[in-house]
Amino acid sequence: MTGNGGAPQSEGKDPRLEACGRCPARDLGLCPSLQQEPGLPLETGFARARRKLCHQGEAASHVFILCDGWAFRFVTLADGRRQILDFLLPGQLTSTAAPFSDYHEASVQTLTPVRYARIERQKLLSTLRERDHMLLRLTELCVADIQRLQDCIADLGRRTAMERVARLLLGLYERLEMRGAVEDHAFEFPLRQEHMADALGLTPIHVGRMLRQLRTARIIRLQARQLQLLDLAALREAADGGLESA
Amino acid sequence: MTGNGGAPQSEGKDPRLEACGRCPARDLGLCPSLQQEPGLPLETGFARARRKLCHQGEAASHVFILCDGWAFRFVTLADGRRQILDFLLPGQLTSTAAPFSDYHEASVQTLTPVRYARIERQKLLSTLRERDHMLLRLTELCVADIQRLQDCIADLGRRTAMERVARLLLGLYERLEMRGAVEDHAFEFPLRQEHMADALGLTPIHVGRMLRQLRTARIIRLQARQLQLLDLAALREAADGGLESA
DNA sequence: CGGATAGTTGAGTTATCTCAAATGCAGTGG
DNA sequence: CCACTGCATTTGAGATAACTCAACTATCCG
Repeated sequence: MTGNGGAPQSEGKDPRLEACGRCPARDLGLCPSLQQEPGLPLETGFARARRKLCHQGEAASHVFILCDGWAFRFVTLADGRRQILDFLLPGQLTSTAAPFSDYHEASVQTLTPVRYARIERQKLLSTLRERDHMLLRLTELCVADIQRLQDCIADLGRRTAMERVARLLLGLYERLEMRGAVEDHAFEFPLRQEHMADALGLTPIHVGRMLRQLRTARIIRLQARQLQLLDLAALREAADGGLESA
Repeated sequence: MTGNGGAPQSEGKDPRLEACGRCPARDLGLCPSLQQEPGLPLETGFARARRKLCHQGEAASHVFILCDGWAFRFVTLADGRRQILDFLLPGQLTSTAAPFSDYHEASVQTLTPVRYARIERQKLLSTLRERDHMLLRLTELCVADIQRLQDCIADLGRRTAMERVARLLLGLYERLEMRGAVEDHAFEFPLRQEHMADALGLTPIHVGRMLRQLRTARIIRLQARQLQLLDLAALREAADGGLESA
């Protein structure tokens, strides 16, 4: 099952992941097709936290789907500056555009222990050419991706640090709620300030200041890798410029 | 030919555009298919400079293709802050994701007089469902779009003002060169500092300072809406952090 | 010529960064 | 149970890139 060669090393079993039997490609809607498709074998594997699944610039022989755990996709500039492009939640393709790129345009790194599935890219492509409903679905995912990236550009270009932080938290909250991973407005939150900083174009220190502001205003509670949104309305307010320089 | 109802008003004829007989969808590769496709009528129209072709939030009944002239796609935040997402050159779809969105996710405004074509979105969609090679091509365009947007995010998140300006100029140069619109490293350049600022997440004044630096360093020449790249190597250098605080 | 638009320049302000030290917290091993 | 180590976070004090505002100049276009 994990005896794959060349690709990211599988890291043995993790009890937190072992039990999971959920659909590996929930977001795709490809899920049933993939599993029925005879020429499309799914290999599964595990990786521990802080491991790289894909390396920017390398040839991309496989496409990865996250089954369990969090990861993020990012690029690094020549001098080491890092920009996180997206946080990846269970059920997501590692990159929507990946099936069509011969090389990894970005790197992917795990935040938590992760169970993943991978598919040979060429086989996926030929299947896509035959099965137009699958292609259409994938295209729709690309469109959603474009939409999200554009929002992100507006955030980075024109929003303040506080707005960016608030919007990041809200965005993750909404995505996790759709997956049923939220209870009492609280959820697992494996991000470090460093990750938020690299996603938001800020410094970890400044992210920390914004978080403290939100915490002392009783808008969020963040401890022990758990985030709780205490005052959703106020957070939405902050996300739209309502909490500047206070 | 221009008697369309409801959509952006056609603005009469402009001699600069009248003569153009180039393919309206060059970038798409859809071009031959579109024109052959019986159920896919192309209407063409004209718009003057500074006119809006699409309005963020409105229902999208048609998909637009730019035939001649420049435009840009942008979003505005509640308080009026503006972020430009892309500059649109002849041959481009107004937005790659547009065929799949019921509403305009962004606005489009012309920079120069423009000739455009438009297609009824529903008809395009049903054609896409029948013609998988067209869908595949469109998907590939989406993938390219994602790639560009991600680069843009890295720019906004982690690059300095000088790097951003240099990269914008280089990017436009390369895109225009592919279209044969560059001569002696010089090309038409209808952008105001205001537009560059809104694309780069900066202030027009600060963009002006960066341009002046490039100009006094004899790296670019910019006058009379013409941009010439005098020292391409130095500009590439500047685009990667080689000209800070000088 | 005049009026609108775009660009320049300079001075003062601010958001965010950098650097460095202090604090807290979690896991490890004795 | 307690020190020890390695991270992550907090706090503070400058430094700086980029912003704001306002006045001035240049350019375009009728």
